[in-house]
Amino acid sequence: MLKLSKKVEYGLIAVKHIALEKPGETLTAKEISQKYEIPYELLSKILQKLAKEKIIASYQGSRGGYSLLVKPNELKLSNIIEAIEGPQYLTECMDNENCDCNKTDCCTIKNPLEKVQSNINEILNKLTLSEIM
Amino acid sequence: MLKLSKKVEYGLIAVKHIALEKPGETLTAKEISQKYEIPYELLSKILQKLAKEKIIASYQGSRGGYSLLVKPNELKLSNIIEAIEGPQYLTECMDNENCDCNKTDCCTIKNPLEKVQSNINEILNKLTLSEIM
DNA sequence: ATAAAATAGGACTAATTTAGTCGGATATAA
DNA sequence: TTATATCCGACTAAATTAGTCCTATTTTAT
Repeated sequence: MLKLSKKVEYGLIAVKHIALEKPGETLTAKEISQKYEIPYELLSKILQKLAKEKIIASYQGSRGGYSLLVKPNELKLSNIIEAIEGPQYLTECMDNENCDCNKTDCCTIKNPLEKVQSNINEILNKLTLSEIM
Repeated sequence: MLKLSKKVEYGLIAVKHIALEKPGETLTAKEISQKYEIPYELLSKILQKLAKEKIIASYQGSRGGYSLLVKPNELKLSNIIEAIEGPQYLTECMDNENCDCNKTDCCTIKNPLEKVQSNINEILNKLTLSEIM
């Protein structure tokens, strides 16, 4: 329920690993997947998503790979999570424009839960990659 | 991923509703399930769990039902969540004594994530039922 | 040129978790 | 003794998450 997905776990491990590399060096999905025993195809897709969001740089072709694009102390946990899993909401309705929770009296908790939501967001926006290294 | 389960949503709605009742009065699972269109059997089990953890009082038999046992400003969100879903951990390993993440170098993120974990715990321990009413 | 090694990405399957249902036991008030 | 509750285990269905397969494209080195 309040658990990170494997994808996010793998993504964090990978980003952390990439961040420890010398500047200018790249790492391949294969290398990382072998070192941490992460399924190669799965890790590949995660890295592709991180690349799409410009968190890491990707270099195609032979001798290609990935390197970090954002400074560890500027890379928020929320950026990584959102790149991999999209925006996160505590309830369905918070993610849904045509939610009628507020019109009807069926859902009395949506609005109050926004407090919890914003607290969690704050944590994930405040903590950076530096803090988990 | 970081979403509340339906059970917890239903539980929060129900506890909030029960809390609004006059002291001494009880509400039945049936009444609550009808008002909020929550599946009756599902809600029943949720209320049973809350009763087991002494969050609400249960009265069996005809004219039975439930009433609140803990004052709203003393009832933490974490209590409700834990009663319904058990203890929550951001990763598998945090819930697991014989996790070897720390012995091997396979999981480099478990320890750092404890920070995130304790921040989330803090929120859920701090917020009470009063805050969502 | 061509082969090798890498990323890119869609479609699919398997596994796990979450949501919901069913059936029966027990308790209590009228 | 009947009606109306809670209690609770076992089961099924639905949804989400995890993992796999296959093919295309890009780039470097020979």
